[in-house]
Amino acid sequence: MFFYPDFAILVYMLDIKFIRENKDLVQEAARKKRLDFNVGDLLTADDKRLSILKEVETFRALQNEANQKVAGALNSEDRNVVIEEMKLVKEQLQKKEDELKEVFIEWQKLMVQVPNIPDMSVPEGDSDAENSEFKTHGDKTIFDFEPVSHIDIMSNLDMIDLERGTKVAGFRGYFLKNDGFRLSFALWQHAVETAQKFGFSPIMAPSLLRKEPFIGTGYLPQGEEDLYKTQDSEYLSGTAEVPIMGYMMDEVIPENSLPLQYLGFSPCFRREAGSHGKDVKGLIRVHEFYKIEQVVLCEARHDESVKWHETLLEVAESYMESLGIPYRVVVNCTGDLGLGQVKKYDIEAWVPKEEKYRETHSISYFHDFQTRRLNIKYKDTEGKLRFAHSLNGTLSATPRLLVSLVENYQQADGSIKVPEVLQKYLGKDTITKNQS
RNA sequence: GGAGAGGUGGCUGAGCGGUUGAAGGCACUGGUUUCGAAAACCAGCAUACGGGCAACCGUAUCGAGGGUUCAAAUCCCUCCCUCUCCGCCA
Repeated sequence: MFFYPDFAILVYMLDIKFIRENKDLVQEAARKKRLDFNVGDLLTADDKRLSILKEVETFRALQNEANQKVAGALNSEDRNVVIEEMKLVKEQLQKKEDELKEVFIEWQKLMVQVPNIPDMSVPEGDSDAENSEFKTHGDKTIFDFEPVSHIDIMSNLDMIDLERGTKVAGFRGYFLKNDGFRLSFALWQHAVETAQKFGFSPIMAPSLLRKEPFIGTGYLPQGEEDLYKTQDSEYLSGTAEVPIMGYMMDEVIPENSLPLQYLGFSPCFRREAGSHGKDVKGLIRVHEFYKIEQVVLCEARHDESVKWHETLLEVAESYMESLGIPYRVVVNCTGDLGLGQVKKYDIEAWVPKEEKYRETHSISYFHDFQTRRLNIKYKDTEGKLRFAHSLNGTLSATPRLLVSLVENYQQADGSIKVPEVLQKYLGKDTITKNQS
């Protein structure tokens, strides 16, 4: 348990013992993740911390011993002798404690930068350009006409209003109307039903959150730039992963209740601070959207994490398959992993107009990186308290998913065929003009 | 927005300067009892770091930070959080 001064809360990190025993592994992780981090600096700081701590503890032991004497002293003379002695000790102790504090702050600064170790199976690379495709599903849609963009299709069918979106909400603003609205709800409904078959319980989660769950999940302090902040110092979350993980924060999960499978639904807010020139048109990249997110807490075993990681992918794939959207799955390379991520899969959906696969899902696991910081524990079979493992992954992010959906299902006359699984929600098999 | 109350171990809840890592209860573990179980009774039971082969020893932790003191869960200051009442509001 450590004090992180900038945020004034307690933060857990990768275990220092583990780092000491596996310094090469950690250094290698930093290199693979393309992070500028030197384990040697941390270990030097840790040696210093431990040696000063030892001195401080010796003084404190002396002081505690004297306390017993004072308390048990029969006459005030004996008492005064000890008290006078302790006054001298106090001065020395004070000095050492100041030293310790200084070293400790330096140590903490380095500790929060320690990356989690990527899995062996993660390919090495600098950026998302080197993510490795390992699976495709569905053939890229073939049209006997020139396909148009989702913007044209949806504007034409009065499903979207981007001009007024910008007028009212500013850059990247949008309105979803009529069947645009209905299609979104249909996607959500279908997502909930899909996940239910896999045992997930749905939760509507808040997005306006205190900083603690952001620090715990790893979005702060590193990602401050990407978050909206209110005048009351709360932040708007960019994914339900944050509130759902916060849900169990500082708790001990009752015995025999793992794994916990949540399906979080929430509005999501992202500043997109580093991507001003990217995807400036349409629904691919917006500041405000909705997402249904899978979150799992499981026993602290690598094989459990791996098993659940594959399951989250399976759930997302079965969702995409049922929608009939062509997609591929990539393993994200080391340089594209977050500080805490061990491994990540992205699902990318085919976008005909762009003739590109675009990311719609992101599914990752963290081992105990997040639960350590969030202080989420459970009792294992030996009765020992352990940090759980955590995972999360997209199930349905709208409106981004609409882009691929409407473009793949567009028809020559400008109408959109409704995927079979969604027809019951829309009450029709085709979206046409003037039916909105 | 106004006025109060409070933050102590896995949970509940006492303590309000020194013998308190912290009473009591619950939960949990072991034992006695029982054909078995429940109940009852007895015992054990916090976490982290450091040292030791080990029994064990040292240090820290009573929301956070700072201060007073030889000594702080206990006194003072600042901050954070929670609850209750009033007002406003979906």
